[in-house]
Amino acid sequence: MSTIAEVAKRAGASTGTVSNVIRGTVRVSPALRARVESAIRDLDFHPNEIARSLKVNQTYMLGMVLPDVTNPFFPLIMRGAEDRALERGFLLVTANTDEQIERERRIVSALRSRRVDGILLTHTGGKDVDHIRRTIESGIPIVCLDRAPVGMKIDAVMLDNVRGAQDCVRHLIRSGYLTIAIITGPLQLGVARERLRGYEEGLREAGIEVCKDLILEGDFRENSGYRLAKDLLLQFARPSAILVSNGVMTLGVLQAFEELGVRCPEDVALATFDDLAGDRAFHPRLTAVSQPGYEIGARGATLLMDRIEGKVTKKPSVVRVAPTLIVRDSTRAQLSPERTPLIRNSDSYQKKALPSS
Amino acid sequence: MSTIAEVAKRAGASTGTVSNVIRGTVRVSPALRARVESAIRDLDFHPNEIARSLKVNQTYMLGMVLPDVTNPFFPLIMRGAEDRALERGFLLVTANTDEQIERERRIVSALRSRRVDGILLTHTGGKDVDHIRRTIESGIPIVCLDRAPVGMKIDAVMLDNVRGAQDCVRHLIRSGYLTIAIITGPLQLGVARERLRGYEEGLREAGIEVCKDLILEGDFRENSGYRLAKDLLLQFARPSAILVSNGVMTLGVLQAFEELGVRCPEDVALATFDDLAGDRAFHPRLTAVSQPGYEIGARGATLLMDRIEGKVTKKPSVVRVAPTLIVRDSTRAQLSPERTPLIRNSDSYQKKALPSS
DNA sequence: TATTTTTATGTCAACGATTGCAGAAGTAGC
DNA sequence: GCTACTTCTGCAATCGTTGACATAAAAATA
Repeated sequence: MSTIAEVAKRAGASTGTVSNVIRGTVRVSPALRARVESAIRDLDFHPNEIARSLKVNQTYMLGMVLPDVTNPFFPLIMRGAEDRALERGFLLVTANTDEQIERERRIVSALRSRRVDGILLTHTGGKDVDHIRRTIESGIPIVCLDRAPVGMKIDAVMLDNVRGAQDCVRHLIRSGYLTIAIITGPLQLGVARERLRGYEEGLREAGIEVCKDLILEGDFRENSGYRLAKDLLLQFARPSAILVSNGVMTLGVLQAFEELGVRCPEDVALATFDDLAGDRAFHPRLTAVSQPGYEIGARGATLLMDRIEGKVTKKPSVVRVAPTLIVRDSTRAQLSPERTPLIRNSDSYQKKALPSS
Repeated sequence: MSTIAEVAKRAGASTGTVSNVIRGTVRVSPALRARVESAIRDLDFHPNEIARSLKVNQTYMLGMVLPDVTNPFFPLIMRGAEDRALERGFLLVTANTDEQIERERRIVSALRSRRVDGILLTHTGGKDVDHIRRTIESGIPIVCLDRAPVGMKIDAVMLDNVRGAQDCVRHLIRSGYLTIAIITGPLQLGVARERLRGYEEGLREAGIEVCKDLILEGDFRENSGYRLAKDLLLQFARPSAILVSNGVMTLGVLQAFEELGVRCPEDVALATFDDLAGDRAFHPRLTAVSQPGYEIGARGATLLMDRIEGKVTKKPSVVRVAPTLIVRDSTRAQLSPERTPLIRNSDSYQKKALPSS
């Protein structure tokens, strides 16, 4: 691996001049510049960014900390962030936390040691945010994506979750579904609470009482969707529609539908956050609150780099991006409101009947 | 951001001793070690890996170059690689090429400048592999994943594509499907050619002639699946089964089925490489040649780090991992071999009839 | 032509860690 | 008291760049 000194020797110039040619900051005569450039090509010289980083105290690397890239929502965020980053000469160092706060802490610490210029973080819940605070204090800005730690002034780009859930509930009600259940995410997560709030407000504004038997707390993982959907569908009184708080849980819910022979939307309608499969492949096609993942990543990265470069100096703020409700077959049973089955299919089974709503 | 010198001062020790405590290479008396450790905690000191990298000429970073994380096959590879990397103290720098060789070249160059210790590369086709050769010559090992550049001695971890396609074709034939079409990937890619070869060998060993009208070259993208499936289904003579060379194209194929009202597997059976959705959600459930993405990533990373640490010094070699054929509903029409419709549904339309096979 | 101004290039001390070495200080054995 | 260890300090050199400053050469001005 050649160095600037070797290039300088071969071009008959000084190291300073070579540096000037590379950086393009100081003008160099065309003749010398040409000699230097050809020496660079001949030697296949790649300037050592490590040395440069040490000197100028900037690495042009961004940390990207996600729960799990295997969840199809996150690759979108990654791409959005990466595209913006590459445009501005930054590279992404990525790592997955698997929703474990301890792993998150270790990763953030490793990124600090590597002196990344900033971190895009999808925080794993919990009130343990000391590592975040300290990282920011140490001079490494953090922008949270999709989720933000509660009770902390920090930059974040998030979905307008309340609105997403509320829009969806409105749509369900307008379509004649009045007994609507929700499978939430883990309620220590802000996102999960916001979606629940949107659901509640959607019901309230229609004058429907919120019934806590219809609120089931999941953990955003497939298995909890499966389990809770089974619980729900085996109840004496089935809801007429279910809103699921993320796409991965919905996969579990569909599995439960299948196993119990529940038809969707004829028996129970289904709406979900996240538009995993888009317009295809799922059967039935799912009504979804679509999150603009790419945009979240892109805006987060832009904000972060603007902070790094001092282009943004205002106080931390939360940017909300708008969800899109995509109505598809899973909420399109041909029901007139009158026929809406409040209590249908009294299959025997556990649990008490619902209070009429 | 504090330095080793500040820690030393606060602990009443020398910088060398602090370094020894951090590295753990030289023994330090318990009392001093404790003082140093508490100084580190007090100052929230994170040793500057950049400076260390410069000195020891190793960064503990691995480049991970993929076509597109948004294709659900790649996150699995990423996770496999990352899990192994983190265990051994390496971090991943990831970037997407979007299948553009120029972008791949720029990214590899940026990674070289950053002095990553090695690169995991899913190469975008084309014979332009000079950047790869030169990077390896410069001392940065590369392990190719899933695809390898043709005609080059290089480490690679890949699926046994021939076998995957062949197994699948065998299964189709045994199930009574004798007119089998294939939608291939771009044939300048080795993977695509291998899958095609497996298909051909599967037919040949059953004594079925390979018919080139049944071989359609796609580009591994959704749209080409859609387009080619439409072509195929509008032919005078439909095949009884289609083998699709990757999962993303299959999404397009399903779309085409839907639009044309073609039932699967009753009208045409479908088998695909990649098991995107697993056992759920798709309708019908798809017979798939499943690639162990996680394992490919994990083994690639292990091999790469072994090279970096000099634990492996043998000549470059290609590791083949075994595919798994998962048989599901999309190839389970209740056909007896006799009834197998070779030419069915003579819908008028373009193209000439197939030679009987 | 002499002098000033402008421009192009060379020189060298940092950046923060590692590593090796010379030597100081303390402990232990004889 | 002498020798042999052990543990630590202090110092210097090093990794490859950068960028302020010095200097030389060229151009402009008097």
